[in-house]
Amino acid sequence: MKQAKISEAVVRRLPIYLQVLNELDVREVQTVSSQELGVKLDLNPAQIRKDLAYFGDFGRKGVGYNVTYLIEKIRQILKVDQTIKVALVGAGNLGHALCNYNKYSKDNMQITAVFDAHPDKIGTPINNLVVLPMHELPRVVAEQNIRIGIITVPSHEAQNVANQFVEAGVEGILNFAPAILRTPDSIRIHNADFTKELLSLAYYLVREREDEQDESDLD
Amino acid sequence: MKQAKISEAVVRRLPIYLQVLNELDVREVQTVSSQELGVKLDLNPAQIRKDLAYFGDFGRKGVGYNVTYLIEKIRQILKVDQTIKVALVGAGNLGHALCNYNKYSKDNMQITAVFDAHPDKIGTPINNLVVLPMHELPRVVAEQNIRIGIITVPSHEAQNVANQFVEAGVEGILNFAPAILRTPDSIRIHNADFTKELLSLAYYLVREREDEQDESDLD
DNA sequence: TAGATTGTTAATCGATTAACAATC
DNA sequence: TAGATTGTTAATCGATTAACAATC
Repeated sequence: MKQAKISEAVVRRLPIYLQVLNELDVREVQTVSSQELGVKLDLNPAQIRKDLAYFGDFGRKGVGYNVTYLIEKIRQILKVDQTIKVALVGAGNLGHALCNYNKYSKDNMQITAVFDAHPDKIGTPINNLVVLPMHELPRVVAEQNIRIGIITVPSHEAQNVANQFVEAGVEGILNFAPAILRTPDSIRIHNADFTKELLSLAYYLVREREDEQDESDLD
Repeated sequence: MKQAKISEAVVRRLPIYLQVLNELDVREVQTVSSQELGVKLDLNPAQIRKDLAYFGDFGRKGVGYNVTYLIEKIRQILKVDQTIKVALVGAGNLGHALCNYNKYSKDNMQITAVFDAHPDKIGTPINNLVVLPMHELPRVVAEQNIRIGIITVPSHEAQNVANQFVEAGVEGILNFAPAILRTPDSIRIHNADFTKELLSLAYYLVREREDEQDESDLD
């Protein structure tokens, strides 16, 4: 085990490893090699070994990795061996979708509070929660020890919500709004803006389309 | 303009540039420098200039970039200067959320058909669309010239839906299910799995937690 | 003109991959 | 033992950043 600084690329692969390992675990596979993982994930086996080796010696030479052990270790690394509480602001369709997703997830991340600014939303039920007004946010975050905030409000409200999350003391924010949030450096922000995902996907479209009229870029 | 191969990292930044440029455009800003964009996006100005230069000479030395012109150019690069039609499978909460989002978007990407496998969903309205049965998918994709498929079904159904999209002739898939999809290399897949986003976010949580049982209030 | 800023080449930095000794 | 596979170092590859001539 060494404690070099871990690059973001490495961290982003850990959940993918976890996903495949969980699938193997369901199928009661005991052991897996970096070779096999590489095939499944379309990654270089050396990269997988190196990624894991940043955090410890999890494998056995000549054998491979014990599936349940590696799951346990990666969960520890990602801190999801403990329960991590999450608050969500924005009780629209997307907010509902995430709460539902959460209900079925076996990860130890739980949305334990939902907020909305609009009076007609407040008090309505989402699963076993009730939508709370924004002014309750600081108290609930503190009392419940909530560490992550999810933003599912329209983009013009996103910065305001982010400010309130920061003020309330969350450590990380998952932002679904297509807005660039300004927060202190100590706050980790991950953007999950599907419109950007869709735009970059469009770049890779290849089939010729016949609805291009003007092809006049001569040089 | 050169035609080197463009790395994925570059393509992923283009939608971010577009977003900031759109904001500037709304505020009727005429011109912007790579320096200014860099500050807004927390990116190195040289990187921004280099990214844009892959596609053409869009700027003016000593002046900067014309905002509306650059928007136009990036939209061309991303192919969203034309309308790109999208089909969605999975009329749950998430599917609804995406359709709504779409309604307000000013990008030329339109969800023009929604499908679901479950009889009780079929025929229900989403905005100005009606949920169609899966067996209509090949016909509708062909007739409407649909190029992108969005998957918002539970993960155990995701591969099956992906197969049907591929069969129907879409060129790209945006997958929201936490599943690893196998498709021909010619099909571009982007994953928008927020559970992975949340897990990698958890890695960066830093504040010490006291949820080890016996933590008497020392110091 | 003087100041500003691009486009691009060269330098640096970091991430991926290959190779292999260690060892199960 | 022989075969397999890890953990890790060294080699390669690619992406980011610095620097600067061109020029508005």
